[in-house]
Amino acid sequence: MENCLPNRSPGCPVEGTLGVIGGKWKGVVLYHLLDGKKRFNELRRLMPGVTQRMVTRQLREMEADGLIHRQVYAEVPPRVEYSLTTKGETLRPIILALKDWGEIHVPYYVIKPTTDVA
Amino acid sequence: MENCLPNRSPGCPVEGTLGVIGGKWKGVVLYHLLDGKKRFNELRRLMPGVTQRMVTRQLREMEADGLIHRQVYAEVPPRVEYSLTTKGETLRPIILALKDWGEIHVPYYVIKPTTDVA
DNA sequence: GCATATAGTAACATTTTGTATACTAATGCT
DNA sequence: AGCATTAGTATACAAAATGTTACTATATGC
Repeated sequence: MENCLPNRSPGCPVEGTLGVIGGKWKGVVLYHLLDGKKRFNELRRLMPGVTQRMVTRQLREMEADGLIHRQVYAEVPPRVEYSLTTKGETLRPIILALKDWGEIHVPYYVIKPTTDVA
Repeated sequence: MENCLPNRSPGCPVEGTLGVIGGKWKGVVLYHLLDGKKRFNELRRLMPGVTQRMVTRQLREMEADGLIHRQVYAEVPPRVEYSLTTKGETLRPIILALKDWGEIHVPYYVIKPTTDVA
């Protein structure tokens, strides 16, 4: 165990990356943000199987990690826009790789959505 | 919510992929298998922060998903070798993308391991 | 006056993951 | 005889992640 770290550092670069985008829905949020900023409920509608609480949490964690930007407008009803930061943009190759693999290997869309996504 | 699926199908290709490799340590296991087959305890030593139980679980799930092959040799002491299947090999671009990003954006190795990994 | 929309929060339940320990069975080493 | 090794399983419990449901405030539309 010479390559074991005493503290909580990741043991390999893959583990390090997953420490940042390993959350259950982070990849999906990032995917939807790839084509531009989105409002909160807009993201929710894009991820119908995910609860509001989870969308919020994943967004907050990624904001804390500097991956996304949260822009609040002092309006009523409230308006909040989420977008990728420069750092978040660097994840694009990963997200696209996840997308490409899923399109080929995971059977999913039975119902074709009318609105095209990302 | 027109693009909402009634069943538990993933809502987008990224979600589909994460359903397969989204386990906490699956990416790390796959990373270590990228450079060839590994015995069980060999994998454990490569992932010092992960318990035996978790390594076993992630391997079993990925075996069930057809990503890795489990070769048991009827020997004593037992020998079990894990390797990527053809399907598992198709994940290589994703894992490498995760690795590349981690190497650039996540500070990790303080101690340089003597044995090179992957 | 009531429902709708927005972007959440609070409390609680469930699931997943982590920790720790004990156990297996055959062989080699001492 | 006793210990180590291999690749696990079993059990119990703790902690973390995620899911469920209800609720907020304020403005607009009906």
